[in-house]
Amino acid sequence: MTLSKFFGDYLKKEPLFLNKTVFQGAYLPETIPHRDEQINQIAKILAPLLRGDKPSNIFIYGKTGTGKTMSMKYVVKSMKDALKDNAIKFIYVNCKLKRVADTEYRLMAQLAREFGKEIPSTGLPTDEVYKILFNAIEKESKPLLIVLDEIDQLVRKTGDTVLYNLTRCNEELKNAHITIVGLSNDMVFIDNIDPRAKSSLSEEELIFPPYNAIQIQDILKQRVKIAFKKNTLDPGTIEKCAAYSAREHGDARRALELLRVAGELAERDAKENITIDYIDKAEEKIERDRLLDITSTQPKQSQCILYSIIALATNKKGNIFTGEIYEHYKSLCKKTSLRPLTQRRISDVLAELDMLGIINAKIISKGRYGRSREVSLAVPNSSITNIKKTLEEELALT
DNA sequence: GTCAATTCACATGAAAGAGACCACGGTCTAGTG
DNA sequence: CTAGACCGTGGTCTCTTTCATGTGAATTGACGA
Repeated sequence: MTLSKFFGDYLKKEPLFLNKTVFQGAYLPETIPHRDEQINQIAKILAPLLRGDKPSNIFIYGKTGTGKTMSMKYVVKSMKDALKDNAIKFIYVNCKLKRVADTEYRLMAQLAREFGKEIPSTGLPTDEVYKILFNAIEKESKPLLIVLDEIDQLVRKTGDTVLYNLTRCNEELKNAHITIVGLSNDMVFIDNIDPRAKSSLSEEELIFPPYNAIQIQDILKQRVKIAFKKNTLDPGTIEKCAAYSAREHGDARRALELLRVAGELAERDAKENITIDYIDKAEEKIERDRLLDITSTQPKQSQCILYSIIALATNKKGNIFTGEIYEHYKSLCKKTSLRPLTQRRISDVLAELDMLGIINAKIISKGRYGRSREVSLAVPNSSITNIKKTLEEELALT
């Protein structure tokens, strides 16, 4: 088959997707199923804003994919619609985004940019940015609603002074006020912050429970209607998709991604519809891509450590401990002319790899024989060789 | 046999340093009229 | 005279080192039955 014929066939073939945008994170559906109660609560709390009064700050907790962001955006959009004149300034910031808002400075800079100020990515003192932001807010003299998504990430990295400063800002503003809505995945984090910031931030608290399988099905059905042609999905696919995600922790985002990838795979195979086994294939592909992506974007040192773990795990049965990894890593460094890091650092890197889900690390005490991390690979056997290969390329090993 | 003390091999925390990046202000240089 | 090049200073940010302190159970050893 010639290439031109292939492309010709490709064009002739009808795509499975009618509208792919419904799978994107920014997509905001008409209605948000199973979140009426939460949305109403948020709306009630924030309603005073419409009259220019200062509502309570809100702290919203819920695991990933429970619709926090979406519900919040929905409320904001509705408020905007009701208002018509831009009497309120809304700002949405995702604190997890690397190099955007994951430090105090960057958050302030990002907020100031929303007011049209040019803030360099570095070089300015933080309190200078504070002043710029403060003046900008004062000059706009509008109520300000800031939604801080993944606020736990920010606080974990930079401490709670950010929140404290932001809330304290309110006391000094004359012509405006700031309302903060914090979205968090982590419930315990709120207990570890400065009590003053805490009481100020969590004047109102909301919890988004995980979706159950039935609810995820509803969400999927709603999107599928728009996304695919009729009868593209075999019976049972939605159910399976929902079941997979509900098994985790009711992550709707994951369910949608699963469905999208399944669709893409089926389309690539020139299939007329999406069968159940494409869900499995999609799950596999997502996981494989995720692992490969993580491993190839890690810093050299982490890669080197991961390579050591893989080498040890394939050579030797049983569990691996920090000390062994460090020894192997040091010898590997000699080969690659990498400057070996201290064991202290290795300890942290192992914890990071654990967080990323590439390895399982458990701290165990071997009694008289010390205390250590017990490490094993969290990667399916089928992917190990693949990962190993990419690591060898990255590290320029033979 | 029992029980507290000891001990190992790290984990975990805090603080501080190195090096990259950048803004700002002042000084120097070269081009212009 | 002025625009741009070129410093020095001071700031953030990431990754790392240094120093200090914490930790949980196997082992040890004293003790009494």
